[in-house]
Amino acid sequence: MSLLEAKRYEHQEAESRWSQFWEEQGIYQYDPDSTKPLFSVDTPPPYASAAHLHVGHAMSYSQAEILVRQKRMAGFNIFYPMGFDDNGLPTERYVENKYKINKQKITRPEFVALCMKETKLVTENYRQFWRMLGISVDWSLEYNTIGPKAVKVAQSSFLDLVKKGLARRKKDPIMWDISMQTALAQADIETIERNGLLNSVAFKSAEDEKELIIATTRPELIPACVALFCHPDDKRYQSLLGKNALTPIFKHSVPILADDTVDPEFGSGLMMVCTFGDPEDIAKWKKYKLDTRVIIDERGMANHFAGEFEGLHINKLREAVLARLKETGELKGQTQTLQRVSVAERSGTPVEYIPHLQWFISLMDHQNDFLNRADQLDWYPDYFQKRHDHWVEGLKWDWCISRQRFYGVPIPVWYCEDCAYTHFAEPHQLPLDPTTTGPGLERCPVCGSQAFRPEGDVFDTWMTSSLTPQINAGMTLNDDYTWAAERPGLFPMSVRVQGFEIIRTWTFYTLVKSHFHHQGLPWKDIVVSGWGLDKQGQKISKSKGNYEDPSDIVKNFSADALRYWSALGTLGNDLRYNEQEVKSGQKLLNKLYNSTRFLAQTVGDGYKHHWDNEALMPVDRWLLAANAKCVEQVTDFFEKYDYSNALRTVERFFWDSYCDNYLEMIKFRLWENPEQEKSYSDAQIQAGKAVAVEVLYSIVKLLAPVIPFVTEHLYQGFFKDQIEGEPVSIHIASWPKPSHEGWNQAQLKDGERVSEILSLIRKQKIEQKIGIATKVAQVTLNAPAEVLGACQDFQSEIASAVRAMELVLVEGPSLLCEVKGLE
RNA sequence: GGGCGCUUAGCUCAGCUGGUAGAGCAACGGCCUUACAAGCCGUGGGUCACAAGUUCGAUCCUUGUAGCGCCCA
Repeated sequence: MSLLEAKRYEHQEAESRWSQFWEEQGIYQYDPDSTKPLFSVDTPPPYASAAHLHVGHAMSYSQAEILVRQKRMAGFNIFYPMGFDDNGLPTERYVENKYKINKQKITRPEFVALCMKETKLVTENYRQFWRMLGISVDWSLEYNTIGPKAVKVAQSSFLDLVKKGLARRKKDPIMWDISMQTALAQADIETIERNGLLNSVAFKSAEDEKELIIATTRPELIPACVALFCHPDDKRYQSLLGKNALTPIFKHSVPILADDTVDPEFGSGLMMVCTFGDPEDIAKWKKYKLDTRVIIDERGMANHFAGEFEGLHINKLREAVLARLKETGELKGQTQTLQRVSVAERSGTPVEYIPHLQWFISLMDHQNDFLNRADQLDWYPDYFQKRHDHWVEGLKWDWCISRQRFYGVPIPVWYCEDCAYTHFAEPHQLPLDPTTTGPGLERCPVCGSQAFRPEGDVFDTWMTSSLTPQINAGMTLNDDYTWAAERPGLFPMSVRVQGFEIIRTWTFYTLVKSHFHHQGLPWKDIVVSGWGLDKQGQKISKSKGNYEDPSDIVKNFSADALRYWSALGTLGNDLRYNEQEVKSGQKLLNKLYNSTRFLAQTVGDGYKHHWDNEALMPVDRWLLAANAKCVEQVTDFFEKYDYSNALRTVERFFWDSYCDNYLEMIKFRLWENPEQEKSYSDAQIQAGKAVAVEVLYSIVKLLAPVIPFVTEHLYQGFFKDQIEGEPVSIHIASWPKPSHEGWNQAQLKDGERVSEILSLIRKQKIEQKIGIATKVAQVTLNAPAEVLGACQDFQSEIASAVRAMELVLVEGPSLLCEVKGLE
C-alpha cells in the first residue's frame, strides 16, 4: 500500500527506484540456457560523435524498445545488446573538431588516445540516457567496434573475403577527401547544390587555330585535360574528329573524340575530359585509354602539370587560372549556374578523384544477389525496401574499405618491400595490428627478401558495423575458413531496428556481408523508424540549436511520458516533438495510478483473485468481453510492430470503457457494506471486485511496454500481491491472453448500447440544468425493444451511474429520456 | 529530371482490401461527484490539397496537378 499512498504519482522518485530495481534484479539478462523461443535484436550502435542527445534519439530508441518489451512479456528469451560505434571517421572528425587539430600535427598514438578518451565520455553519456529512458538492454552484452572482439570479427571478414576473391587491392581513381586526406566510399558522399560559375573557355584546333569553345565549372582542371569529346552525330565537329586541340594557357595537345553520352545541347556541345573531374571522366578515361594527367596531390596541392601554378591549393588554382584566362583573352564568358557537387558527408569538402592503391570489396557484379536478399527480408514498413533497392541499382563503385586514417580497425596485412608479395595474417592470429606485430615470416616466399612493410591504413567504420549480427553471435573464422559461433543459434538474428537514413549504409553493408560470408540473411525482419523532428517539423540539429534536452523533459514530465509521445508516431514516419502530447502521457500515468489506488482502497489487501462465473453480472460480462477484444487487437498490432495503434487501442479502452463507464457502473456494488441491507450478494460483490482487478491488471500489462516505470510501480504496489506466483517484475510477467470464455458479440453490443444510454441520460440532466452528480428521483427511458433488453440487464448499474433512485423502462419507437428531480 | 513518402478539425495525428469521417489537445458550456479538478459530463468544429476517371457509391482505387520532406541523377 505504501507505494500508492501519495495522492499523485510521483514520477521522479518512482523512475529512479525502478530503474535501480531492474538492474539489481537483472530482469533484462539474456539467458543462453533458456528453453523459450529466442528473440534477438540488432540495435544501432550509436556513433561516439553524437554527443548531443535530443528527443529524436529518445524517439527512435524508445520505439524499438517498446517492441522488445512486448516480446519479452509474450514469452520470448530476449537477446537485446547495446553497442557503440566508436571507431572510424565519425569519431576522428568529432575529436578533430573538439580539439581543433588535424592529422598532420599530431602523432598517431596521441590521436588514438584522444579518441579513446572522448569515446569513454560519450558512451557514458549514452548509458545514462538509456537508463533514464528505461531502455531494457542487457548491459553485459555491450560491445564496441574498436574492442578486440569486434576487431577480430572485422579482420576475419576481410580475410574471408580475400579468400573468396571478393576483396582485393587495386589502383584506381577513387573518391578522395583532401581535407581529411583519405579515400571514401560511395556511401560517404552526399550531393549539395550551390551557385557556381559556368565558364566558356577557348581551346584551339591544333591544325587551323580555329577556336573551340567548351563550358566548364572547373577551369582549374584545364592542365588535367586529356581529351575533348562531342556527340558522334554533332555536325559542327565532324571534321575535327581524330584531330587534336590545344588547351588554353598550357597549350598541350589533346585528341578530339566522340561519344554518345555527350549532350550536344550542353554549352557548345564540346566537353572537356580531365583526369579527373567526375565519374564521367573516369569512365571515358577507361573506355578510350586516355592519357593520365593528375594535377593535384592528396592534400589538394597542384603539381608540375600545373606549370607556373605548381604548389597552389586547388581553390587558389581555380582563381589563378581564371585570372590568367582573362588576361590571355581565352575566357569567353561566364554565367551563373546551379551546381550539384559531391562532398564528403563528414567534412563537407568537395570530393576529388585521384588514382590510389586501395582495398575494395566487389559490389558491382553482385547487385542482383543483393536485390534478391533484400526481397527475402521482411521490411516494416514495406516501402523502405524500395529505398534499399534504388541504392543498389544506383551503385557505381565497388566498396572502398581502406582509409588513410588513425583510429580504426587495422588491416592485417604486410607487404614485401622488394616484390609484389602480400602477406595476410592467419585467422587464429586475430585480432592484430600489423604495425606492432610482425608477419612471422623469415623471408618473402616469392623473392626471399627479409624486409616487410606493414599496412598502415585502417578499415572504413562500416567494415566493422556491417558485422553487428556476427559480433553479437560471437562469430569468428577458423583457420580452415569456416565460421564458428560463440552463441550458436543467434545468427541470423530476429530483427534489425534502425532509422531510415542509414539504409544505404548499415542495412545494405550488413546484407552484403551476410550474403558473402554465410549465403543468407543477417535477420528475419527489419524495422525502420522515422525521425523525431522539432516543433516546427524541422530536422533537429546541433547547429540550428532547435533541440530540447530530453533530461529536462524526463525531469518535468517523466520518461514514461516521453516514451508515450514516441509511441504515438507511426512506424517509419517522422514525428514532431509536441509537449502537449507528453503532457497527455503524464495524465495517462496519473489516471492509471488513481484507478489502481481506487481498487487498492476498495477491494482491500487480502483479496484473492477469483470469481464465481455464476455471480457475474451482465456489466461484468460486458467488460470481460470488451477486454478480450482489446487484448486481441493490441496483440495483433504488436505482431505487426504497430506499437502506435496498440497504444491508442488500450488507452481508449482504459479511459472510456473501463474508467468512465464500467467503474462508474459498479462503484455502488464495490462500496456495499456487508453489514447493511444488501442489493448484491456477497458472490456478486466479489465478482465485481475480481473483474475490476483482472481487467485493470490486463490493461496495465498491455501498457507496460510503452510506459514501463508507472506500470512497474502499480504492479509492485498492488497487482503483484493479488495473484500467487507472479514474477518479481511486471516486465517478465506473461502477456495477457484473449479469453473468449463466457462472452460473445451480444454482450459487447449490449455494453455499447448502455454506454450510449448513459450519455443520453447525462445530456438530459445537463439540459435540465441538473448537476451531473445530483441525485434525482426518477429517470424514465423510452427505448426500442432491442435496446431495452440491454437496459434491463444493466438496470441498477445505469441507475447508480446517473444517480437515479429509480430507473423506469418503457418500450417505445425511439430513444427518449425524462428526468424527474427530487422535489 | 527520376524515385519514395506526406497533404484529413485551430494544433498533433489516427482511419482507407471503397459504403456520406475519428481521437487527444485547444475552444465553448456545465459539474468540487464517497479514485482522480493533472478529474468528470456535454457542445460546436472538416468540399478528407486540387482536378479528372473507374464505380450504384471515392478520404480510400487509377491518372494528372500543386505544395512539403527525404533519397538519387
